[in-house]
Amino acid sequence: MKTPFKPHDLTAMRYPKSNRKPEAPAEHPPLPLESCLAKSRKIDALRSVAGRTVFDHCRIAGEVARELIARSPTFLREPFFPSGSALVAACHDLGKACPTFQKKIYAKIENADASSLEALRNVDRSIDENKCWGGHAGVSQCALEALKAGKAVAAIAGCHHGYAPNIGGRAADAEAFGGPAWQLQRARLLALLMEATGERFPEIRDPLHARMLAGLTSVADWIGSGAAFDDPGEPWQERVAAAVDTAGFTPPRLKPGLSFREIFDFEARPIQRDLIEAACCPGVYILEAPMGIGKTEAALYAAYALVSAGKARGIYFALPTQLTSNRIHERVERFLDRVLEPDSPHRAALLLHGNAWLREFDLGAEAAPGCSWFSSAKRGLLAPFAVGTIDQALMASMNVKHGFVRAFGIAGKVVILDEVHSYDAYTGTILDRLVEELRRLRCTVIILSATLTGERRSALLGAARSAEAAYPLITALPADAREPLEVAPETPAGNRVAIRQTLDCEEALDEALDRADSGQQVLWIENTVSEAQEAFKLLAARSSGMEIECGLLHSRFIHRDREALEEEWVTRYGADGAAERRERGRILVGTQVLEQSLDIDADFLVTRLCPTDMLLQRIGRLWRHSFHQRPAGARCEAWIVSAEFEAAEQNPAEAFGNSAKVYSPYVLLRTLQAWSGVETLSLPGDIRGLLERTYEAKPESEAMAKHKADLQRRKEILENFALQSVSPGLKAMPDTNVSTRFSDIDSVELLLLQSVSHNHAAHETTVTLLDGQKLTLPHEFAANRKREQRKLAACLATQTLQVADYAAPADPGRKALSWLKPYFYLGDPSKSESLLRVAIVGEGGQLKLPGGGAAAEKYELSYNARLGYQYEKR
DNA sequence: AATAAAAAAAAA
Repeated sequence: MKTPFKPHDLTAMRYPKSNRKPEAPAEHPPLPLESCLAKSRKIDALRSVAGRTVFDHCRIAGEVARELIARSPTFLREPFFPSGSALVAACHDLGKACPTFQKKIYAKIENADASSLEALRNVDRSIDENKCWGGHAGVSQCALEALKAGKAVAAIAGCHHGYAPNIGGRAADAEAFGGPAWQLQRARLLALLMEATGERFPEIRDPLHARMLAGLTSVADWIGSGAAFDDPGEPWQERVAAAVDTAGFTPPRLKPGLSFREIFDFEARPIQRDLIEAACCPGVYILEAPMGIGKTEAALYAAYALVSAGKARGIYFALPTQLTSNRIHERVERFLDRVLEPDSPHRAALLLHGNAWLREFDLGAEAAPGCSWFSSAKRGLLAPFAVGTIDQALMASMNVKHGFVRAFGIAGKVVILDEVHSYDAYTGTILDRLVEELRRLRCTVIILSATLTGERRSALLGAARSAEAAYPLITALPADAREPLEVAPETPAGNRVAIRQTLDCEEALDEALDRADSGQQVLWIENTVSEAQEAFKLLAARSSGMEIECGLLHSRFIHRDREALEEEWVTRYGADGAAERRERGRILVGTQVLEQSLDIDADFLVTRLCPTDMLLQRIGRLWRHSFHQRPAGARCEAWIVSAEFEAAEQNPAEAFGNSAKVYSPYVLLRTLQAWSGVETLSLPGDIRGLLERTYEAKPESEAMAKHKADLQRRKEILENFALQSVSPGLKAMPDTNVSTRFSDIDSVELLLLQSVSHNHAAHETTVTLLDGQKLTLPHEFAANRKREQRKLAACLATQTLQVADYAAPADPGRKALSWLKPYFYLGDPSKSESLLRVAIVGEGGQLKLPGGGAAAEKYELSYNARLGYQYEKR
C-alpha cells in the first residue's frame, strides 16, 4: 500500500523512534531533510535555482520503477521484481544527503536560503575535488550497508552511475560523509522512503538478480530526472505514467494471427516451418543451414509468434558488423510494417551500433532528427525492437559501465544472433556467457549460423553435443527441457562443385583470365589485403587488351569508396544482375569481405587456402541463384591455391606465407588433410563431414602436435582474457579496457584529404576531400548548432579508414589535431591515446603529412580509389 | 617486425 504524500510536507513526518534524539551535533549540523536538494534547475544558459529535494527525487524514482515493473510481463516481474524493488530504486540517491554534495549544489543555485548556506559554510569540498570519495553514490552504498539494507541493495545504489564507486574503505558515519549526524539524516530519509513506498527491502537471490535491479534503478533514475519532474513546485505523482510513456516504455501492438505468407509474401519452406515450430517458447535454438534458405525470415516469424503470444516482449537482432546491421535493419523495418497495428507505438526499429548516428544524414533531406529517448547507445537495448551489432548485446554481460542497463533491457526478448560462425575464441567466449545469461533472463535465443563445430554447439548450449550430426540442423533447448532436441529439416539438394587444388598461382591466373574472357563472372579471394592488391594488379595488367572488367574489394578503402565499390559489384554479381552479367566477363578480387553477407553469385571461384569453415563459405558464393544464366562452357568449379602438406608441416610460415599470420597453421594443415583427394563436393551434404574431419581430435605427428599446442595456447590466452571482461554481478570497471573484440595489432582511424588550410583568425579550417568537395570546419560550436556539427562529422567520417598503427602515418600529437575535436573522438587524453591520424593524398597518390613532411618513416604510403591504401618498405 | 575483419569510447 502506498501512503499518499503531499510535496514539501516533510516536517510533518514522524521520524523513527530510535532516531528521535540526534547525537551531539558536530560543528556543522546537518541540513534538515526538507532542505537537502537532489537537483538544481537551469532557468537559462547561466543561471540555476533549487530543484527537487532528495526525498522527492527518490520518491519519483521509486514510483517510476513501480510503473516500469507494472508494465513488465509476469514472467519477468515474478522472478526479478518482487515487492521491495521500487524501494531499492528509490534509495539510490540516499547519499545525496551529505555535506559535500549539498555544498556543491547550493554553490550553484542563486535562490539558496541563508540558513542552509550558513549550515554548509564550513564544509570542506576538497574531498569532492580530489574525486576520492566515490561520489554521492558511494555515500548511498555505505549508508545503506550501515542501515542493514543488505550488501546487494547497497551495491545497487552504489553503482547507479554505471559502476561500483571507490569508497576508500570509509564507514557510513565517516567524517567525510558528514559524521554520525548526517548518517542519522540518511536513516530518517530511508524510514520516510519505506513509509512512502510501503515496501521493505527484497531478498536478492544472485548476482544476475542484482544486475536486473541495478538496471531498473538506473532507468528509473534517468526517467525520474526528466524535464517533466524539473519544477519542484509542480505535483509529480500524476506525471509518472506519462513520463514512462514518453520514454517509450509502451507495449507494441501486433496484428494477431498473421500467417508467414501474409508477412513475407511467400510460403514458408519446410526448414523455416521446422524452426518456427521448434522455437515456440523461451530457450535456446540453433539453426545451422547454408545461406540463402531464408534463416532471417524464419527467425523473424518465430519472434512474431512469441511476441504476439506474450511469451517475449521485444526483439533484438544482433549481427557481426555495422554494414550487415544496416542491411538487416531495413528488412526488419519492412517486417514491423507488416506485423504492427497501424496505430501501434514503435513502428520503427532502432539501429544500434557505433556509427548508427551517421545514417541520420543518409537521406540528405532535413528529416526530423528522430531522436527518441532510446537513441543514446546505452539505452538502445531498452527499445522493444532494435537491430545492431552483436557487441551491443555482448556488453549486457560484460564489465562495462552501465552493462546492467543493457541486461535489464534485453531480458525477456527474442534475441536473434546471426552469423555466429564468424567469431573468434575471444568474442566466442563472451558470446557463450551472453547466451547463458540470456537464458536466465527468460529470453528466446535464436542462433543462426552456417556451420558450427560440435565443440562450439556444445558451448553455446551449455550441454554436450556430438560433432556427428545432420546438416542442415536445428538444435532446440527450451527453458524447461533437460536435453537438447535435434531436428534434421529436409532441404533441396544444392550444387555439386568441382574442386581443384593447385600449388601454381600462375596457372590459376591464366584460368581466371580464360574464364572471364568467355564471359564468366570470376571471384578471386585472397587472405591478405596486400596479396589481393598484387593479384588485382597482375590480372588488370594482363587483361588490358581483353573485354574484361577487373575490380578489387577489401577493407582498406575510405568508407565512401568502399560503399561505392560494394554497390557497384553487388549489382553486377548479385541477384538482380542478369543484364550486367551478359555484358562482359569480370574478375572481382578481394579479401574476406567477399566471404559473407554480400549477395554475390560467381560463375567460377579461385581462393587461397583458408580453414574449412571459410573455404565452405567462399565456395557457397558459387552458382547461388539458379535463375542466372551461365555462359556456355561454365562449370561450377572452385580452385584452391594451396600448399604442399609435408613442406607446410615443417615450415608453415614459408609454405603458407602471410596466410599463416592470419590463420592458425595447425588449422590450415588440418584443412589440407581434410580436403586431400576431394575432387567434388555435394552441397549441403558434404559440409558436416569436412568440418568434422578438420576439427576432430586425432593422433598427431610430432610436428603437428607442436602446431596444435601453439593454437591451444593462444586459444587459452584469448579465453582467459575474455573471461576477465565478463561479469556475473555489478563489478564494472570504471575505466574500460574491456573490449568486445580482440586484436593483436592496434589500429588507428585515418582521415585522408586533398588539402587543409587553417584560418586561425576566423577559428575555422577549410579542407578539400578526395572527391574535390570543400568543407569549412569551425573549431567550435555553440550548443544550438549541434546538428550542423554532427552533419560535418558524418561527412568527414566517410573519408576515413582503419589502418594498423605500424603502417599508419606518423602521430602529430594531440595538439596538432585539436581543430578536429568537434568531429572525432581523439581518445582519452589522460591515457595519451592517439586514435586519429590525418594525411594528405598528393597527385600521384603518395601520402604526406598536413605539414608537408613524409607520412611515415619506414614505409612509403599511398592511396587511390581503385587499389585502396598501400604501404611499401622504403 | 608486422596480419582479415571487425567494434567501441555522455548521461541523469
